[in-house]
Amino acid sequence: MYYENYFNDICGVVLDFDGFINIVYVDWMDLCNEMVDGDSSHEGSDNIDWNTDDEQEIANISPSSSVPISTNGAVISEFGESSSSSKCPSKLVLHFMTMGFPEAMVTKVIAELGEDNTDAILDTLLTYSVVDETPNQKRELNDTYLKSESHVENKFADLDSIWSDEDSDDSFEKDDPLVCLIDMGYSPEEASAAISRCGKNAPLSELVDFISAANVSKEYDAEMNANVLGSFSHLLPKDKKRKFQKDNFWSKNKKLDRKHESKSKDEDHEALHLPNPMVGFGVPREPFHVVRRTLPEAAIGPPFFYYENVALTPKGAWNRIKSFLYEIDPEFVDSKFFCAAARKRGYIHNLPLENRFPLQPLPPLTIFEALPGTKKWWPSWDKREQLNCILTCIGSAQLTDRIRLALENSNTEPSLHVKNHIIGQCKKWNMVWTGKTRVAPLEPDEIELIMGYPIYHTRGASRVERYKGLGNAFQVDTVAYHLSVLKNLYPDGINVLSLFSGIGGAEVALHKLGIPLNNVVSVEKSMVCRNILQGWWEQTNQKGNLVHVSDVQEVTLNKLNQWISSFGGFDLVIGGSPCNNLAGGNRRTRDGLEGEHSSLFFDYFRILDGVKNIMKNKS
DNA sequence: CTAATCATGAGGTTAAGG
DNA sequence: CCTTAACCTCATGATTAG
Repeated sequence: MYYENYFNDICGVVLDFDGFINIVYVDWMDLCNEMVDGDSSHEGSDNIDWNTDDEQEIANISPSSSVPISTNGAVISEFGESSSSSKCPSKLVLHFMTMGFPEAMVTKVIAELGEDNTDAILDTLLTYSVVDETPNQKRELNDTYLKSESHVENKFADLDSIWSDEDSDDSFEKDDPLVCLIDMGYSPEEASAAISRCGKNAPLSELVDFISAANVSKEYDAEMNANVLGSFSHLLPKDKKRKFQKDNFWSKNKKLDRKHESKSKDEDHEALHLPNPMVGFGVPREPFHVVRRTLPEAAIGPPFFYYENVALTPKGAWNRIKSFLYEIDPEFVDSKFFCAAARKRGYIHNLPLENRFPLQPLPPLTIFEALPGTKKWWPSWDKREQLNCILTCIGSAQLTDRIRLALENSNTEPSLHVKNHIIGQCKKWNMVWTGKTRVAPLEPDEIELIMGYPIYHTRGASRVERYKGLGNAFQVDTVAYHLSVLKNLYPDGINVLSLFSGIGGAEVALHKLGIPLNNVVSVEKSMVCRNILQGWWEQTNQKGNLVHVSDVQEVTLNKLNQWISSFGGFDLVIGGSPCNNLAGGNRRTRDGLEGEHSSLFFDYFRILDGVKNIMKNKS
């Protein structure tokens, strides 16, 4: 029914390709939304005081348009600049775009050759790609690598075949721009930011200009805030001070963003669109493969890095993140393809995409399979098959009680009004059926399993802390799928810098993949989470070293240098920075990337950039 | 229009320990 | 009876996307 294509990278590319098909997805959410077109409208029955917020009008219940099948299975990855044509690309164009070819190139080739001979189109595209490709894009991740055992002694030499090795010897010996700028007296943050904005190869003068401009802006803003802060900013608490400086340092861009927001018809970077279905570069169990992409030069390691955050941010946040993380397009994935709960997240990483494999056994995708005990009580009118996103808070026992009362009152089938309200509350609070008239939030143990952790992973922490830690955590199967490509690269184990570790999702994922953890530096503010990770580390008899760091500010260039020289470098820098100020559920302080917590993203970038530069100089 | 969304803080309650 | 810490409940909408 569906084709598979195989890329064998041999400096060029050879590919099997036969035919073109439409991939059909059934969106379970749409299925869920199908409504029984009840004849009984609302027999104004219940004397229940729902007492909660959404007292929505039930009057305008309209039968939802049930369109469960969408034939567009394409995920458009923006490689190269698209031709910014306002029209949607054709299916054929999309098809080739999903294989990683730029839209402009695909359109051009199809225009030249017509739509009929797909083989010829593909050949031509491949030819163009090979011609266009700079030498550093060749990858030799092939069987010879996987099978050879001798490469273990010289890990880094072999890994060079993954990375771009073309420029490792010229531009980063003595004249690392970061070092130069720091030598000139600029702070590492300023230097990193300037390099990020202007490019690694930008002339020093340009970098200095950028910093000067930023500082002018900063001073201007500081002046404007002088009435408030005056010269006392150094007396502010550390956090506030940091936030203040960051806000102003970046205020230029912020203002531009705001401006752009108000006048939405401008030219520049079109908003990153979320793929639908949200399958990133592919998920298991879906006949969908994107096996090739071109990483920007600056993105190429070592180390590998992996950054995560919520997909549904305020506008512009992911563009901003992307602009720091070397312009790599985020991979947006919904974990509903990995487990029984939705979790829409964006991942920016420089990992290879070839030969991913999922953790076994594949976790259940439906509520019934994941929580078999609920099936017995599940009413036919609750059409949910998967859970919503696991959050940090749960529904109250009072809500459970109110729902129980409502169901007990009506000894027959509840009214449509009651049904809809109950389903709405169940979706909102992610509750499941634990009795004929009883819904309840998930237990921490159940969440552990759904999120891919060993059961009782968070045991010992208080209930609230368990919910909080799990609600903030990676979905292990999702992350492990992306990280699986590391297994054959590091048969002797890896060194990991884990930022914002939380309950240790990255560590658990790597361990479940069977990748030995040699040295792990884990940065996590919460002592509860550090204890959970430490407990897991001991229970799983890890042989490596685990270093805890409580504050990301402690991770200085000096520290990084020490670690790197002590165990030879980090192979992976992984972390999801705080989402508090990006998350949709936040009513109070959804301030965007500059928010008090979410601005820690800049520390992720700072540290990643530091590691990259140190590693370059050492190699 | 429907729908989902790694949230936060105030204020009250519970439980343990002196 | 008091303190303290942990826990529980509720109220608090907007921003996205489709």
